[in-house]
Amino acid sequence: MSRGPSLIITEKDNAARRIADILSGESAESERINGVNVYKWGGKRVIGLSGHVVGVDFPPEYNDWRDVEPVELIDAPIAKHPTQENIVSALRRLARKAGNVTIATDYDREGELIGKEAYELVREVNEEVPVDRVRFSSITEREVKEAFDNPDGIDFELAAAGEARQVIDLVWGAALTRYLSLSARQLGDDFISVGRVQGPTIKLIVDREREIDAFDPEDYWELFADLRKAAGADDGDEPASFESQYFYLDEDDNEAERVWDGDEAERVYDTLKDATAATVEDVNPRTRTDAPPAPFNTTQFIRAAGSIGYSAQRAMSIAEDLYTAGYITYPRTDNTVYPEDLDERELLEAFESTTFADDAESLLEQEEIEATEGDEETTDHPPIHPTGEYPSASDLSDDEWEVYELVVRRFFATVAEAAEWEHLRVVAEVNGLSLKANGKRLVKEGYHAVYPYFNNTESFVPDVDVGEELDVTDTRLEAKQTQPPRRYGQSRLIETMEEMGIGTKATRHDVIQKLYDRGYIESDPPRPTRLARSVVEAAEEFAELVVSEEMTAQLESDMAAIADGEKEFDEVTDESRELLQEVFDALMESGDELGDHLQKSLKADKTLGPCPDCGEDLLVRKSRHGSYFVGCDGYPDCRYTLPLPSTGKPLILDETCEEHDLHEVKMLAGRKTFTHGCPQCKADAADEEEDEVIGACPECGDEEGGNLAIKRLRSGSRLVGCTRYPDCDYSLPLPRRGEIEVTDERCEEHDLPELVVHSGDEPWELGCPICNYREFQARQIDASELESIDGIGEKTAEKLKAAGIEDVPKLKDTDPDDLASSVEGVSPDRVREWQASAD
DNA sequence: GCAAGGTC
Repeated sequence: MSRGPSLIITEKDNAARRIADILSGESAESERINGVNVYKWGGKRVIGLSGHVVGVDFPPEYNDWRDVEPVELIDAPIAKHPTQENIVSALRRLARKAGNVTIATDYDREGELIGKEAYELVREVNEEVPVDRVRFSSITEREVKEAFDNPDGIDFELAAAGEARQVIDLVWGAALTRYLSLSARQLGDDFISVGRVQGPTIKLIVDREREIDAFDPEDYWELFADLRKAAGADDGDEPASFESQYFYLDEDDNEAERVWDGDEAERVYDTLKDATAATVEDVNPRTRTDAPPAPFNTTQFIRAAGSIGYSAQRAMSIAEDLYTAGYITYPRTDNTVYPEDLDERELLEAFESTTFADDAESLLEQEEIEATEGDEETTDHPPIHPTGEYPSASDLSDDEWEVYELVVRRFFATVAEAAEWEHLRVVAEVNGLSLKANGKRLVKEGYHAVYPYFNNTESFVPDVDVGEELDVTDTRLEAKQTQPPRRYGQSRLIETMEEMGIGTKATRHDVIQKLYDRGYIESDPPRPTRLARSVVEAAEEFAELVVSEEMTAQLESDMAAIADGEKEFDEVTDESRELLQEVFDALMESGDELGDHLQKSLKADKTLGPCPDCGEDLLVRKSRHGSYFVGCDGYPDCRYTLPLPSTGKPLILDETCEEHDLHEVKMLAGRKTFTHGCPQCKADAADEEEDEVIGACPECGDEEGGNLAIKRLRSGSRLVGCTRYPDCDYSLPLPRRGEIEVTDERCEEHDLPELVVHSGDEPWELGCPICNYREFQARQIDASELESIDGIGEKTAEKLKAAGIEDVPKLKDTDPDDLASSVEGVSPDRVREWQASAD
């Protein structure tokens, strides 16, 4: 019997392509089966999956939430079904003809499970074919070849550990989510979810908020004195003056700066204030080595990107794009140790002819190039680093470039030398009181030279000698209050989740996004809604485990036991089901209380305050068109409404309007976020504001005599509109904020006054509102896609993009002759036509 | 319409 071709299965397309290149010596060709890439050469085929291509779920008869009691899900059957049909059928087609199959999924637990899933799909269509498994830590020639020379078998126990996790997550998550949603009558889009990872994450945020609520600020005082080297002792360029702070020894003999008693603070201040001289008592210089940071894992990458202004979600999305384009390595990794195969010197050399040339060369001049290492070393992917494939600046958007540069510079930092700081601590005495100053100076820049993202501000303290007399030039007494703990920011939250062992490198940022989508958190840094508090309270009462990190810890140890053959899959999942059954026994005994509480919280999250017409609650509601407005809970008996701005998602603030007793509203819209304030005040103000006529309406001025006026709408927005509205709906946008001044200058073309906006410090000229709107539209076109230009269709746009012309501004900046010569079927004249229509 | 884990 003749053997069929060898089939290699990887976890993703990218890995398939690289492995094919390595094993074929770059001779592999790609073809598409069912829209899936397959790489082939000789008698070999490589196909990449897309992670899990099958998923676990209950049978369809369990789909209706109202038909099935949630408790029934605990013992409901669970089956796997394909979730990526095209990949599954491509795999089946290849597997039928295969003479042998090699599983080459990622070298971790989930990879083992994905491999086993592929194995089962293969077995469905081919009972005979031998299947083996290869494991490698990074896709390099040496590792891959070595792995394929020494194939192993699938570790079915490790895969079973992963399956136990799938089952437990599904059963707990689905049963409890449905129970909460049904009890609060929240079906459809607004269901109430809980799960093994969401639960503890919400609790983390809620617990912090509880601490903040319970916080009782305390008054304290701090005292400062400016000291100066005595006249004439000025040395060179350095200032001779520096700030020092009062301190004393507390009961435990520790240095303390905070004075808790107001009278005491006054006494110290009086003594300091009258003093003219201080005597240096102690001078303590110290050198500190500041080691370069470890290589990037996902969490630390997100944190660094966060410090330059990217949300976790955005940072990961950009990293994903950079990875797919081949510029950086796989962005989902826990690993903080570069693999042995990585030749740091070679990678540095790849940057010698780039923007980073100076930094790369200075690093290459070091005698030894040795990378830092973090604590975590894993077998699936290397830490995030640049691949050495260099993008030209025009290949990347500004944001992508900024993130790419961060990854490059982090790699540089990990092979750079340590920095050195010189600390200088000076203690001086004034009339029996102690003052101290801590100076620090960066004496050796080290890795900071190539990695400018860390704060390295110096604080200056001059050289002084013990016994030296210093002038006291100024003294200050500052009244302060202790601050509540700070809310978790997104990156801090992800770091804490990592410490707690919940979620994975690939899911933590998604979980946070999910909490926003489900109405558990709002704003940034995230704060919990009432709903989140109620869900945590309910869980604490009935299902402690689902909001506790213990659930994951227990699961991890059970999974380890399954993987080691100490426990069976059934044993672990059965135990978990029993535990969940106990939770349900208690839940069902508690009656309607839980649902009522959840419903109250849901309403409280939307409540603004009393309706002026009927006294019921005014609520933020969503119209059928998706816009937000304020409506009365007494509807349909009471039809009172107020409009809200059309941009953004409303966030109800703690502050209330004194006049109307309504909460103020903030509109969340990314960079365009603004505070709207009390919607009643806004509406009243608009009603009172007189429209200001500025000229004839270009639409109906001649025929009907309509005029253009500056108007304020009840939603708070402002526009130039026709006085004949609604018969004529001609309008031009105006900024929401600031005073608008109507000047005497008039636009000749449109016979309208030039407008000036006064907001903030600098007034700015808006000009003629029609001209302003035209310019705005032109900018919109600039930023839009190529297809928006007449004469450019989908195919032409694709060709242009392949030639590096991605958007309209780039098209406008290109020389027509150059472009025509590099794109087939395009003449210089055609390019000029496009450019003209883009203007 | 559930979870969490892969990947895009």
